[in-house]
Amino acid sequence: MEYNFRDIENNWRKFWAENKTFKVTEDTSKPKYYVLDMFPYPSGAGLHVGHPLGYIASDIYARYKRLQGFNVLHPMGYDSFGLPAEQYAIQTGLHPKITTSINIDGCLDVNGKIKSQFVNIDGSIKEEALIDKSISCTIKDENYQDNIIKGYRNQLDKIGFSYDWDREVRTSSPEYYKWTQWIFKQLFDCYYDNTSNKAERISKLVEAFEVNGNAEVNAVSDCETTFSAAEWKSFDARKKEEILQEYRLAYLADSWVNWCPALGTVLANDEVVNGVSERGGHPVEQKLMRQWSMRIKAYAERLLTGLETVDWTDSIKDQQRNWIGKSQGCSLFFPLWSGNEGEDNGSTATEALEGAIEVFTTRPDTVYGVSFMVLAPEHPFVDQITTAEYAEGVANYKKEASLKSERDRQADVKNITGQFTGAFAIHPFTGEKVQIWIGDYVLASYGTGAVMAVPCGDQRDYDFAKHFNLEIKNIFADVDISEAAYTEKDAIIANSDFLNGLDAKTAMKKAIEAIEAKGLGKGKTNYRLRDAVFSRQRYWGEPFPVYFENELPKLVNDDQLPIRLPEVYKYLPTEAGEPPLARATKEAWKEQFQGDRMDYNTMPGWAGSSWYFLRYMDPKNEAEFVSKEKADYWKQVDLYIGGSEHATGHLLYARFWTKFLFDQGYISFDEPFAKMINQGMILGNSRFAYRLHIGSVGIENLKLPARFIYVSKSYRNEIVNGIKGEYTEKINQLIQSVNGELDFSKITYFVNQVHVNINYVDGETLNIDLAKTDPYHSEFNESIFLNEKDESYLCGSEVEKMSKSKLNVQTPDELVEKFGADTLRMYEMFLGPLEQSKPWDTKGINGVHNFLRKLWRLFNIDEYGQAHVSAEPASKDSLKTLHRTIKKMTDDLDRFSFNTGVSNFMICVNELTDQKCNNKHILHELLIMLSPYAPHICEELWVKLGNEAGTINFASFPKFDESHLVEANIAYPVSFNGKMRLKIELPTAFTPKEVEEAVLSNADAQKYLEGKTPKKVIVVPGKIVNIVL
RNA sequence: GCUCGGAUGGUGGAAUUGGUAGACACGCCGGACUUAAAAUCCUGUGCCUGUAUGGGCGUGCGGGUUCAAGUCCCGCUCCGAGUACCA
Repeated sequence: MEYNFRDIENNWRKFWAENKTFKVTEDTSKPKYYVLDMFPYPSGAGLHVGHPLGYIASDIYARYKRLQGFNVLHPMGYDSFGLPAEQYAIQTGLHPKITTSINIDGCLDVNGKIKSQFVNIDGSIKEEALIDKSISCTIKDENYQDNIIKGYRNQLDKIGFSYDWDREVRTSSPEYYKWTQWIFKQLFDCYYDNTSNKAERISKLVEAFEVNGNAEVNAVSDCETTFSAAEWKSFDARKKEEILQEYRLAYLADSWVNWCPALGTVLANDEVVNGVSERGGHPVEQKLMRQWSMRIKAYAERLLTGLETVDWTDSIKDQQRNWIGKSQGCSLFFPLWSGNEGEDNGSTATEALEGAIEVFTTRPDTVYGVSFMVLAPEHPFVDQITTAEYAEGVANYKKEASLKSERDRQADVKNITGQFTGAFAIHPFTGEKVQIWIGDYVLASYGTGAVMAVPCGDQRDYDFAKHFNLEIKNIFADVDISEAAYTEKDAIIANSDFLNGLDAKTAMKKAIEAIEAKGLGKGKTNYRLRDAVFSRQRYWGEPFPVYFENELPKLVNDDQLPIRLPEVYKYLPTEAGEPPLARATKEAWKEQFQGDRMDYNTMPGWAGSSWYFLRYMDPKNEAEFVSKEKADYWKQVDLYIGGSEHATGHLLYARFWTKFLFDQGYISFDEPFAKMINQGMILGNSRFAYRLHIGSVGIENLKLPARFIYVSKSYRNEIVNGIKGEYTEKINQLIQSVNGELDFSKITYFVNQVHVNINYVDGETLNIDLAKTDPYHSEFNESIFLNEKDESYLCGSEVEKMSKSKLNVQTPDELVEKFGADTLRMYEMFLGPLEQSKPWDTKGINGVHNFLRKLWRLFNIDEYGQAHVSAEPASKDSLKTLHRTIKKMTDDLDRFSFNTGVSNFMICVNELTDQKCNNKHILHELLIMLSPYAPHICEELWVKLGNEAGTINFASFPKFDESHLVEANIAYPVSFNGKMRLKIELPTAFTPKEVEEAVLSNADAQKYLEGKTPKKVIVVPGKIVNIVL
């Protein structure tokens, strides 16, 4: 009987679902293992072959761990709040709740217009969706020509993942976001205590204020004023809350935010890429707005040191380190010089630090190299220190700088600009006057917004000094700075009074000591990491569990959670520019409405994904976000697989929340993901057609034979290379046929490449099959195609990121249909190392499919479906093959080398086929090993061997027995001067000396010796013999 | 610019601690079966050279260490990812 993968896979999929084979509970008799995938955002485009890559790898590993006797938690869910569903809602009026559900659960597409009926995985109708029929909308999804939108769940199920679906979470379900809101409440109610070095309750802070004011409080805060206990008590509620907001871990503050007008919302720093929004590429500007923020800066140091305890790639760790951006140095005050130009006011450095300019430097050792100062144009001191003479210049410069967007400023790095203020500061050590400039290379938002310029040691200061002809002092011994600054830290300090003769490290220490002794500043650590803006002016996100009374934020009580997303008629901001939730009437909030108004913001996408791995442990708990008991059983995620693009977003925020929940004692670990692997991107193979464009000079009313003309590749090549050959001639003829005689010297041709759906193009010949193209694709309908000589239309191709817009998406569904899920699983693994990005190409898939058929044939299955295997003891050769495979499989799985795992199986089955092995014991063990990779076929064959259905998933992974690999003889490779020449069969038991003697006396080896005596003979027992002549 | 990866046949890739470079698969060449094609099976396949046993060359480039280098060290080239005036 042939291998009928369709029936086999359907049956087993059903079996697993009906028997809940992969349902898991907290079983203390077994060691636990937690394998997690980054959950997907369910977009309307569906899964493409890139998505399952990581899921397949993690599933193989989860199944492997089960066979090793672990109790494996392997869940899946959906990150289902987010922008695309909302934008779609804005366009169509369809509630994001409905589109989200459609994208996950699937539905029928009625008349290509409204998808109004949800369907179950088997295609039966589940329920009528609540769609307002008066809303006119059209949903078109080019990926599905038939009427069924499959949905993520159905697509995932087809691949045979061993998820415990009873634990599914959706971040947009009220049962889930209830706890996202609850965690927010805890953050609101905590501050970060630097002494205990953890988050503490606000009540503790208030107690401290009531006893001592804030002088004794050592906490992370934006509060710059000090107050006594008496003052605190005298403050009114508003004032008190304002101060507390400066301590809370979740707080409201006016902050400069990345405002994206096109999306009508603020974006986090990691959602802005090159000055435009990550989603949609819209421009982003800076705007001051009252926003919720998360005081992630409080955790900067722990986020940094925690990296040392996790097993992640260096690249991801580096990205996080750079993002946190720790730099150590000190602050230093430069007093202002208050005399008139040309005279010395005689004040000394330590006098009057009032109004002094504070700088932050990482190189206090170079303080004697300071020859001027530069302030950011936005620095608050600029206006007060600027002299009348320079007022106009400074005003102009400030205006220019403010008009430049962040992006322009970045693009303009090479242009050196600046302006002297006319003011001077006093060098705190030498007492010399130094000029104060403003320049936009100094950023207001980093450090203190002011720098002490040391041109000899900093390239930017150097360039600035050269450009404006400012003094450059060399404070390094034996270093040439005539061309560039010397930025290494290995020079000896000179011309620097008490620092002379010291190396940089010692000098830094001494300089900071001196600065602190004189009261001019102190040692300080700065972080680049900024607090994270936590509110979005969107509809489709978690509402805040917050209401306002007299514009004071108040938390709603726990028993009122979740605050449900109210219904609105329109998903756009209000005319007054308020978020969409401002459209919700009091009635829409139902009984949840409190105070003067509810908070109109919603939480950002990363809120729900910052803790979802905890919810999987206890997904149905209505009393807690996760019970302590279950969290203590499952603990950290042991293996996390996902893309590296979340390095500075999700992965940082999830670590932050985990540390916070740890501080508050809810969980007993403070890093969420013990080990992480980042799967590479799967690239698509795009196809292009070449659209001809015609330009002409002085020819009026040039007629075209069709709306568009598409030329084949040969035509394109002539046009692009500027050749006027036979193809150009053909185009000329075509144009002439509709225009009559023309002066072709006045006509120019050029081509534009246009993405063509890869399904229209033959993968091998790259010929377009026009019969396959969408008949409603008006562009092709109204076009003329100029073909090759053989009448085919030859496309261009290019490897680029797989995406719907590039029309190069391959869905797993078509491959599962054609080859089966087991083939797809093994093929995706066979493509190459998991971490590497690779182009998608189905050329090799036959090889993997053939492997499974070859495996099937080993079982001699007759027409009645009976396997015919031998129960006799296995042959020595077969045992050797089996145990070599066990060894390699264990090694490869332990180092996550899934691609070599597949080839191990191929070698094994090839050898067993050559041996004509149909031994039951061997096949039994092989099936267990293979079942993580190809679960369906292994289940089927497992039963055919007489085992109970489903038990293969919890069988024992075969144990390696080295004795089967021991051979009496070994073929020693013999090399001469490192060049391998021949192999000599020798007993394994030979000592190196015996090997040497045997080799030297061997007749074949003597041929290469040419009668000479070898200078040296190296014998590596069991490995190689090398003879040096 | 800085940081982190990477470069191996016609293609995807293998070689885990320095020890037979090219496993496995695709593709291709030849053969079997077939009226024929598809499918399947068998053989060969790094390059150059030779009828052949064989010989020479070979892991981006140039050096080095070593009995032995794809692997280690030094200096480059190119490609990818991240980041970017962070004082």
